[in-house]
Amino acid sequence: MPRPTPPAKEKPTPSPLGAHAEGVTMREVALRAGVSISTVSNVLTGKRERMKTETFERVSAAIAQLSYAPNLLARELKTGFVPIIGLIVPSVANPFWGAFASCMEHEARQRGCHVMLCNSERDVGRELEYAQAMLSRGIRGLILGSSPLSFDHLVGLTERGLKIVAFDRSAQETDLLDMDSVRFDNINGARLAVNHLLGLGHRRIAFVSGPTISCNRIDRLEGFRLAMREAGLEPPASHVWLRNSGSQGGDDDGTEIGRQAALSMLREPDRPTACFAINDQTALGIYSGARELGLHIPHELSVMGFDNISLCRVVDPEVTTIRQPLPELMHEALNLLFGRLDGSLKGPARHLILQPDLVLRGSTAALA
Amino acid sequence: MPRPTPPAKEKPTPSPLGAHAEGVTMREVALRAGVSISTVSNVLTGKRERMKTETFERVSAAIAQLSYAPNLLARELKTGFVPIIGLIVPSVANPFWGAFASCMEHEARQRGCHVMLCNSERDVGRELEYAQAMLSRGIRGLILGSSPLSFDHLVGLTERGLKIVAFDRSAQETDLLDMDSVRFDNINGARLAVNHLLGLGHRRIAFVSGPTISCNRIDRLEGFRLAMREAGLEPPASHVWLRNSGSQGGDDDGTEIGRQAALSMLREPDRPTACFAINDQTALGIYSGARELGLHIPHELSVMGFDNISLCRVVDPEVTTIRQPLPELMHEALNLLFGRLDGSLKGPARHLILQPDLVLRGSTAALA
DNA sequence: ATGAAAGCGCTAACAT
DNA sequence: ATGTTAGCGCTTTCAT
Repeated sequence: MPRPTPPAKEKPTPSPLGAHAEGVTMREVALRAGVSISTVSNVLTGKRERMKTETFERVSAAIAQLSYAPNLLARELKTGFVPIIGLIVPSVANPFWGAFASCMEHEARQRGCHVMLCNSERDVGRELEYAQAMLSRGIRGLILGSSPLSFDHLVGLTERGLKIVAFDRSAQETDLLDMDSVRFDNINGARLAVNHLLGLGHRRIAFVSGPTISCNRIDRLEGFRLAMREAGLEPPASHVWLRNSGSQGGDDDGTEIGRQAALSMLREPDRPTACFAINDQTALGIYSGARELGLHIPHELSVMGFDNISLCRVVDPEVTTIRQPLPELMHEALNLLFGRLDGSLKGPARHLILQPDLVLRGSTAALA
Repeated sequence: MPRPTPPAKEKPTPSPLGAHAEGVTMREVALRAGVSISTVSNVLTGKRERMKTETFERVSAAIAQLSYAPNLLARELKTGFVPIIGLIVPSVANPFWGAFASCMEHEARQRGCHVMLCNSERDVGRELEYAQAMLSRGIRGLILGSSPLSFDHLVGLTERGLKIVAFDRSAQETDLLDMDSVRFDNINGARLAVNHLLGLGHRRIAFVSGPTISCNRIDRLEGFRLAMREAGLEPPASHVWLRNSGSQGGDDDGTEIGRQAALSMLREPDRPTACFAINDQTALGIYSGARELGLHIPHELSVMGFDNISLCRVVDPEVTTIRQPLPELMHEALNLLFGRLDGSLKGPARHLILQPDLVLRGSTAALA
């Protein structure tokens, strides 16, 4: 990216009527108001009790006339305080993470700070690169949405003072890092889903996911297995789909996985009568595959999603799914983060777990 | 947001083995390597030809041992160069803007800079607030995705040196600001859509949109009107839907608008035989409404979307739509922006227009 | 009530 | 080849 054009040799003449303002500094404001630079600073930082009203107004007027805005880089360098929190998600192109980021931004605004949002594309290198860039710019709080399997690469950053709250990931014993986390109870969410299907009479229930590269996937799989086992069922390996779609490029939003799984599983003689998809997009992929095979949802195949993205209500039939209360989660996440940042929260890492709930819609039906 | 905990009184003892590194500075690296601070700087900025290899390696070692990372705030304050471009979109919760942001980030990475992403929620105040914060942090390039009807609120910022490339909006004569822009040819895109429907024999074609609050909406409406007129048709007011869904909250992604429009228009005796929706989400809303009324798509109603979001391929029938080549657009947008930033592009504002194309799928059919 | 001065961590002349 | 120095624009004691 281009460097800025070298500054003009001669000092720019003070603009005629304060019209433009490229690089107006406190000095110029002070000059114009006939006060010292520190008085201007006091106005800026709201310490107006330290001066008489007349002065305050003179300075304010000068600020307005010059349309002066403080250089945040300088201020933040000086104070060490940067009112921004970082947020790293796998990809905002994915509607779930889009909603996630939106909620986060909303909650952060309530607390007077901005959000710096980055996509990791599930690449640890990029995650590290972004986190590093943030910390080096004085950002001290980071929400990590991407939940990689290990946090080891982030150790250096926490040692340099970065506070991290992870989403969807509690530390394991093997972790070098024990960081705060918030998440939904994925095991229980999966259980909710499977129990719903069991309650409808289904026995041949398939689990459809890409590779279990993240903790939530592992947990959802475990919840699936647990619930099945509790019902005395042991799903055959062919009913547990953990494959990548094999599609080229990173464009894979889960839909293709679901489609492939459906096309493969649903042709078998002992085909599942219900599918529990790792997320809503995958569920929609199953819709697509089932349609191609001429199977009617929900009468010939029940489908459950996970996440409750807004798409669920758009398709026919609407997708029965598991809802995760995002705004509450964000609230808790920022409570943790701010607690660490202001030192009010001490001690070992906290791990908050919020309960998801079942959203009953049209994609599941009792077994004929 | 909390301020940082006040720094410890006593100067922190140089850490035992370079283990931690909270606030390691160039001074400490220099000390450890037994060189001056500017030699360290030279290492950092890649001027290794200015020193002998031995020195370079000693400094590098010290950097590694202390896990030193430069303070970007300080560097950027000093140099005035911030390798970040800003991006403001209405809402990343909307899949189109999610994809938009993703493409942007990809293109920016190619050019060695990061993206700072913000949601304006179509609120001029927030847009201004974010743009201001960016400029005050030294960010000098901004891509504006939100295309508000006027840019007047941004005049102050461009005067302070911010370069802006707008998406989906060329300046009007009444604008105070004539900024570079890139966009898709929405008029032509709409024409493509309508001509496709006309070619299938449709005559009663409806236009379905929320209020025409943005330029792309206005253009798509105009394209619709033009194409109809060219075919000698004058759509009745009842076939031009420009209403809000009236749903509470900002959660409105267009789907509800389409649904309401369908429920209302498709009950009339002279109901449209085809709908051209302002975007894909609205098209999906029409799906939902049509389904509720028992109308089959495409045999009883043809539906056209706009944008070609990934959802189009998930629903049944897949949505015929207008594709906009996002990666190309991003490439052009950054060409313009960087041209302005490095001064290689001078003169009046450029307005690039890329042509969209028709993506034929299953939601449109010949009139019976 | 106001101003002078030090310095945040860095880069870039300008010495040596 | 390396070091010294002067700021970038701001906040913050500390004087006055």
